[in-house]
Amino acid sequence: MAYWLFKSEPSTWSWDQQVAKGSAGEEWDGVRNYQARNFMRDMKIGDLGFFYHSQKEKAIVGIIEVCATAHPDSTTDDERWDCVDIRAVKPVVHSVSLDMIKADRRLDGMILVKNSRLSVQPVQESEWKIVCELAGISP
DNA sequence: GCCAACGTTGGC
DNA sequence: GCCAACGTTGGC
Repeated sequence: MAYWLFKSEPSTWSWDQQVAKGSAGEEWDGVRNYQARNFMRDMKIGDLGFFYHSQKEKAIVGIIEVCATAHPDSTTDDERWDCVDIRAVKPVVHSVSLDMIKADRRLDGMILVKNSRLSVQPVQESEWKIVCELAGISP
């Protein structure tokens, strides 16, 4: 079991839209970055992830689960780009803002802090637990 | 709205 | 294979 973080501009694809897709989930398409793609290729069914709203909100707002492993991205014919499908598991009780993450010394190593531009990124198990604690949910 | 950081592209 | 130019992302 691995943990991940998926970042999206809410104006493009929001948590509410993700929830509306229900248990069938939706493909996480549109990624055109090799690092992010490679992480998606590493994902397995049942892996969990944080759903992060970038831009104005800058906060983790929900938990998602990988429900299909990497397959070709349907939004392009370019065969370089793969993506996984994810489905909403549950919302957080308290959203965890970027400020909160930055303020917590234990989370200094998070990629979200160190490389803000990477849209799909791995999360350490220790980081997962701490963020869940801040979010008011059980890991 | 600006700009820094980063990734990609293409000419050499 | 290097590197300058360019485009995109996302925090501020």
